Amino acid sequence: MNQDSILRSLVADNLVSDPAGARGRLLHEAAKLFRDKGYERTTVRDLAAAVGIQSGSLFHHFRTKEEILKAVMVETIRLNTALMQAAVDAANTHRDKLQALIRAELESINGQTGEAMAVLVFEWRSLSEESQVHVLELRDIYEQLWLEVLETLRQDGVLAADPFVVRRMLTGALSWTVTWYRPDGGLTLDDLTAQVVAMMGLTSL
Amino acid sequence: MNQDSILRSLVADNLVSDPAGARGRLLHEAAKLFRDKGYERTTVRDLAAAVGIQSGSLFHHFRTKEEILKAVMVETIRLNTALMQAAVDAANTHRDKLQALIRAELESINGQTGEAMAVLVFEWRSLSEESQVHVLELRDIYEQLWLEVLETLRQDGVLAADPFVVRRMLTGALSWTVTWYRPDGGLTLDDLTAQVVAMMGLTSL
DNA sequence: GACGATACCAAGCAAGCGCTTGGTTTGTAA
DNA sequence: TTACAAACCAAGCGCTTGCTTGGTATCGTC
Repeated sequence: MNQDSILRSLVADNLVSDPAGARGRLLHEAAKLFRDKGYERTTVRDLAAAVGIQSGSLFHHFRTKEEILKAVMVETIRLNTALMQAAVDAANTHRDKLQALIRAELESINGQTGEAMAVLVFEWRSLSEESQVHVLELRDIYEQLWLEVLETLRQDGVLAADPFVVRRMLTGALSWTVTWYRPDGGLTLDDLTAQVVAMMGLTSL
Repeated sequence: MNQDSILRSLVADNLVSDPAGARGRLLHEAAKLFRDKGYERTTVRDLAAAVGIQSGSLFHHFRTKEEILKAVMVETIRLNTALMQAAVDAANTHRDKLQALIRAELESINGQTGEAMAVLVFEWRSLSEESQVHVLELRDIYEQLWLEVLETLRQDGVLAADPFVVRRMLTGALSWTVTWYRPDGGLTLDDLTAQVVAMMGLTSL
């Protein structure tokens, strides 16, 4: 399963909007605007203009502005959970599984879904509490993937720290790359992955 | 120099507002509101109500709402730079200096200045570009402290990764603790510091 | 080629926003 | 006591916001 086929399968199951369709294009533009200007500073007029319609027409597709934010987050988590799962399955050793997870998360943050991932991190508070609960349930599945791999490394005696703490630290560290990492800066995502592994003292395994 | 005397010295030099004064109290309440609701969702009426005055009276102390956000950020950086400097100076070995920095940053994020630090991380985009430039200059001083210590560890052969990358990863990891760490959760800041050091494979030194 | 759903437009409403204004109270010092 | 500035209030202006409304294209289907 490569990335494209994973995406197509999710689209087929109606779990993620077709990026080529009207809804998918809007969500993509919304993610960009939300990341660049923030959710609150982005007006429905901005969103409408980005896809070339009138602001009122947005409400034919979404009932509220917040529903757009939620859709961006939900679809992003669904896609990335599937990508992570595939990355873990494809790796063999425990250490390689962790490296695959790190690499996959760096890619989701700094690649195609980067805008949406940034929104997930920085616009969290703009979601209503009810929506937060719903999105959190999805995120738990995602987190479980990480914890299982980290736990095995802990049992192998390779990881000295608590898996829960490590996962949260890695969440922060990897998310934060969105604020400084630029692919054209002479550092590839593979380099970056290697740096993280090195930082954790796992290079010589 | 303990924390209190550092604060007092900055207040005396007019670099930080007296927390007991009108301006200092407003900035503290503003930081809380900005963290809890976000800058955009916080109205000048909210800010005024938090200190018990009318919304229009705010503009006797600050020319614009953004000036309040900037003041929160500037004063927080000034205070924390001084605290970090003191923490580094007080430690002896290179490894202890790093541990002192980690501990100090965790404290600034999860202690007294926590609200303001969260604002610095999550409300950055709400600052005008001109203000961002000004605040960035202050932050560079702060960052230099870290880089010097990390560089020494690198030269000692203790740190395998690039100091610049490590600092940025640590920025993210430590900042992110504000979203999940709770002092009453059975994990002290000392524990947390130890976990970070362990995660970096620096325990046995 | 009539029909119904889907997608959209043009216009604007009600509410909330940052900020201004003109005037009053409070604190300080001669 | 007087004088003056700093601190604050009460009211509201002008603008932007999310969203609604009533109507018009567009398109697949029988």
